Amino acid sequence: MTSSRRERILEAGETLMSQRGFHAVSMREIAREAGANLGSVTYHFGTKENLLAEIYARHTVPMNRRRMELLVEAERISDRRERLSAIIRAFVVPAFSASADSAGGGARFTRLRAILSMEGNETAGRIIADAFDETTHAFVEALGRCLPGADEAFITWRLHFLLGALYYTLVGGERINRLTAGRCDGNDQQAAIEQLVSATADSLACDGAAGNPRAA
Amino acid sequence: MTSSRRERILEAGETLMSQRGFHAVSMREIAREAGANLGSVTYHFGTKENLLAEIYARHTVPMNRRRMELLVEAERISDRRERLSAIIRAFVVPAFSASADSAGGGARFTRLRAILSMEGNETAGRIIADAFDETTHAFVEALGRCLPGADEAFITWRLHFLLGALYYTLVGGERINRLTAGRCDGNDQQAAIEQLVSATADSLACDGAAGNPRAA
DNA sequence: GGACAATTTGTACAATCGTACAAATTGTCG
DNA sequence: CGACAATTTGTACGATTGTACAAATTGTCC
Repeated sequence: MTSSRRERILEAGETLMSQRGFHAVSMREIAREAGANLGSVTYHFGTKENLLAEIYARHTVPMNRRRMELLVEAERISDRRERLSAIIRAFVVPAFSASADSAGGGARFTRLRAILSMEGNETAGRIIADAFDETTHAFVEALGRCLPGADEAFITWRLHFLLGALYYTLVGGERINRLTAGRCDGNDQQAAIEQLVSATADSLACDGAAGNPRAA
Repeated sequence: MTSSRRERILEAGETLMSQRGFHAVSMREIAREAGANLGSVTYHFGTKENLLAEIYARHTVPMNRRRMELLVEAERISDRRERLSAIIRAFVVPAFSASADSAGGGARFTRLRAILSMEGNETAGRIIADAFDETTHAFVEALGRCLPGADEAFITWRLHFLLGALYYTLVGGERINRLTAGRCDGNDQQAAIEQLVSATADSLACDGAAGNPRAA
């Protein structure tokens, strides 16, 4: 195995940073979690920023590819309402999918993106803008073909809200448990996906909408 | 003036932490930003955690009061669709209102809540759960009276998404500018409020909704 | 097996962290 | 003014941080 140590360090860094952010996790903690020596971490990655960059690098490409695959599939659906939901699902599912399936997405990486975008991490911000903006545009256009008459700004805002809701759900799932007194599981990813998809589909498709230009 | 120094330290801490989170900001940085000595910070607040707790403390009560005031006003509206929007607005507006108007809410404090909830900060989490869950429940119930037939879980999920979208918009407004190539200003708070309110109202009220139990 | 590269280990460094505290200063009240 | 409390200042402490590097170990190819 080519450097399983290196892989374990990447995973440890991803796990810890996705839970507590960039600054709250130390290199020594990452090393310990990975069962490696501190020196090995700097040997493989040089700096902490660099480690973060490599964590991002191995996820962005597979995750965007998965998204685009699902988007292409979704666009083949003729019924507009069904297609709308499928497109949104194509956006959401890769962000949740179990971390087991290769490095393509996964809830852990999405949680990392959430935290670092909130912390205003520069390294992460640069990578994300480069890697995801293009894909996001493809989704805006696909949604536009589903919703004739809706302008780009309207769709972009709602897709932006979807990402925010997705981030928050992934990070603060226990809040749902608390608020519903346990009648609802915020950490049930399947349920979260369904709720996110249906809520976004409704917000985009509702005809009597106040914010929907088609109603004007 | 009773200890304007103390006040300036609170403000400096709030400003810096709302931009970069808890761990990325040092006590010395806060002191410098406030034009105070490091010793003064520990004199007034003891520990860093304590400073954070006091930042929260002076905001939660006025902000919740403002929310409840606006909620009571909103509930007087008879037209259901109008009332729905007004209730959502009562939830959103205090989170955005300029930091100038006393300590009641303000975008800066909301951004702080966003970052710390993502970082999983314990101090913040405890305070937030204590201070906001009750108010959130009041909103869920008010929305329930607007939407007969919709169950509590449905409403709670969508209100949860609203909070996530709100957080993300407050933190990453420039993303909207980037994605719309400047045709839309993500930092225009008035526009953001309108978009948040209309999107949430649509997601809650849409009758043909896939996730809406009333459609079943 | 021996030579050379890749990797791991252990340790050290300067910098910065949160906190503590004595001394100096400022404010307050009789 | 004088006494006492409140606040500010300056400095020091031990701990932890990210990074660097020489020595030891492991792997690889001839």
